[in-house]
Amino acid sequence: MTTRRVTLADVARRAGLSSSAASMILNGRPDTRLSNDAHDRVHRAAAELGYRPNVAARSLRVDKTQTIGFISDTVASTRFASGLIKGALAAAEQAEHVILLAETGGDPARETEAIAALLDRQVDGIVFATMRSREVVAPVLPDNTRLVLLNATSDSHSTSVLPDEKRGGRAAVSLLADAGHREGIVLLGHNQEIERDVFRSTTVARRLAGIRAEMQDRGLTFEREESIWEWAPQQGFTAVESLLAEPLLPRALLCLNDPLAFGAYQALTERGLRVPDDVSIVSFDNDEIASYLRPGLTTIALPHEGMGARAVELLLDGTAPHGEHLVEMPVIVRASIRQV
Amino acid sequence: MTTRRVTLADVARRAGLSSSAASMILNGRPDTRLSNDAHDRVHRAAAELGYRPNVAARSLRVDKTQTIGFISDTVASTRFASGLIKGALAAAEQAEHVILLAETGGDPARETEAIAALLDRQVDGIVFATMRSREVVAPVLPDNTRLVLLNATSDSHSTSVLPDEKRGGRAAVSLLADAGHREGIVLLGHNQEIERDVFRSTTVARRLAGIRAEMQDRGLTFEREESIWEWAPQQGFTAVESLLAEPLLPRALLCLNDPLAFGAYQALTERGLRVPDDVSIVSFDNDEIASYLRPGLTTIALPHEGMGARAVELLLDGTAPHGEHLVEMPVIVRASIRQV
DNA sequence: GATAAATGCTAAATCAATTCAGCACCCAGC
DNA sequence: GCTGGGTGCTGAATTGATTTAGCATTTATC
Repeated sequence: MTTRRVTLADVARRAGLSSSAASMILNGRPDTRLSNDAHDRVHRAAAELGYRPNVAARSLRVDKTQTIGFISDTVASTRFASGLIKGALAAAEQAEHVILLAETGGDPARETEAIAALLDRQVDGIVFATMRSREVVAPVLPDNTRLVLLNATSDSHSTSVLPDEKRGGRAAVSLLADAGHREGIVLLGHNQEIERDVFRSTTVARRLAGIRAEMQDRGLTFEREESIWEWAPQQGFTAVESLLAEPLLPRALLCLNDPLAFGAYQALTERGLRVPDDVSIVSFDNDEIASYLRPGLTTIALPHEGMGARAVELLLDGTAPHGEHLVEMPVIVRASIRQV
Repeated sequence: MTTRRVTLADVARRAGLSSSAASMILNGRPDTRLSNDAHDRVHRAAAELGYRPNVAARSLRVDKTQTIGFISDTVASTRFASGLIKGALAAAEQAEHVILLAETGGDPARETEAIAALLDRQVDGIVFATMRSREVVAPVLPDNTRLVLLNATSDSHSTSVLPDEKRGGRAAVSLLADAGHREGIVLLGHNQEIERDVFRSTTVARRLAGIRAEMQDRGLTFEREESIWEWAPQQGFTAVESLLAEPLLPRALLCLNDPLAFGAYQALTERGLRVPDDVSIVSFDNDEIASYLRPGLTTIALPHEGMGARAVELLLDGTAPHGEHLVEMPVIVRASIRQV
């Protein structure tokens, strides 16, 4: 008892018209001279039969599939990745598009395969996302397939969506400065390599540039800069542990991401010090842990969902200019900064 | 200078054959009597031109798109969701399939829309995933579209993939018992409603059943059971705080998920108590925070990626039996249990 | 040497849509 | 009465693959 799918021909038959007419009416073609009566009959028939067009058949004719490819180096592990996807899904749903997902693990071979697999399915465009925001070689696509880089940059002819790290960096410093911090501010996670090497991470370089610009504008300097390679809790912990071995205690910690701040909390707590009474902390990303910590961690959020949505919107827009589109990083104020 | 995609006809022309022949050869049809020479020519032509079949055209003819729909109520927020997706992607890639992703937010209207959108694109099957593992009403699909429920159950005629919570529950108790804990074991997160109401969460009910079964088998009883509705750090914190106000200290905490354990750590640390020297802790899920904590949290992991992969494998297998397919929950031993 | 069977391949239909050229009808105008 | 133009619609081609029926050859069989 296989119930065949309703086709356009079925609709046309029931409306007593040709499928040409039915097609034109359902697609709302403008200059067609079909009668109002015909319109009514077709729409009624389509509704009664529950007609849904076959996307494969349509896309064979016109070159549109209402489908977007989303290629990412990583889909799991961080909330960032899934946030981007969630945002993309939401924007796609708005525009009645659907998302084909592929993961590459950063492997160029899998990347090529993923792109081919998506092109085989005639996607209208591809969002190419990286978790470690960096400069990438934009894949070459056929002229009718648009490309938007997400959390990545490339040559100037491409469109990319990035967090507004520079302003985010400035915001973090402003939070501390506005709270009255002038002395004993320590930077945690600073890394000279990253600061220079654009290929490894563009956005972190900008984050640091924003931080330094705002410090300078306010006439402030860091008491110390702790260079850390891997920005994980364990590293934050040991860095702050050694910091606390010094005679002069820091008054404020500017951590370059939340896991570092997490490690800092642990080191402080184990020393019997309190956040923010003894040391203020501000950080970046707004990971889940930021809300878990006691007291809550004040942090400059990565706007994942906004970025994902923006990328899809740009892809579908078509008229949007090339270049970088920056998404604002929201300031999430919790309770880790003390008014001095 | 639009470079048209290479079609089967192009390959056939270059090989000096009809497209029928080219099609049969490239698809490796068995009983065809085409010459070895023809085989060579077609394969060479395809390789030289970089031919890739047009999936839309093919799926119009045969009813297969090499595409799987993945519908989830949530894609972001938890590592669990993205882990399932990652696993599904990996298995799909193995089988040269691609995944169409849709999010419903648990809203039945969006659910219907998502299913329709996927069916319009002729997906070969749908993985229907829930984050809050529970009993769902399985969507009705056409006979040629297979369905696998992921982290969800439904009537017996459907196929579903679930974590083996019962054994996981037993494993958690075994860890404590084997370490020598016999007294002062407290259950954190127990909830009578959940334990009874299968519709709200099947797997948590099983987790508890496994725990109770193992306790009984070993002749152990809980010193106390703290009923908590929302399993978040804040709730874990206050529960343990009040626990510590009692004269008799608990010796081991069995937390029903990691965020609760996280809150427990915080409450213990603020009281100057040490994990595991003063109190042992074991938990469930293996969230990211489990490795962040000091000392590392021993926990029974939710096998997200394995589950996601299993679901896709079952979908593609076709011969797999209906019913529940349980995926083992790995025991992640860190340092939160003391040998007594 | 005629017939049958095997070999190697092709033409045309098919899938479900879109789209272009054009058919039949009616009315107006000369 | 015949042309011209507008109206309302349809037929057939098209998209890129798969698949069935069947057409020429060649080879084997008696």
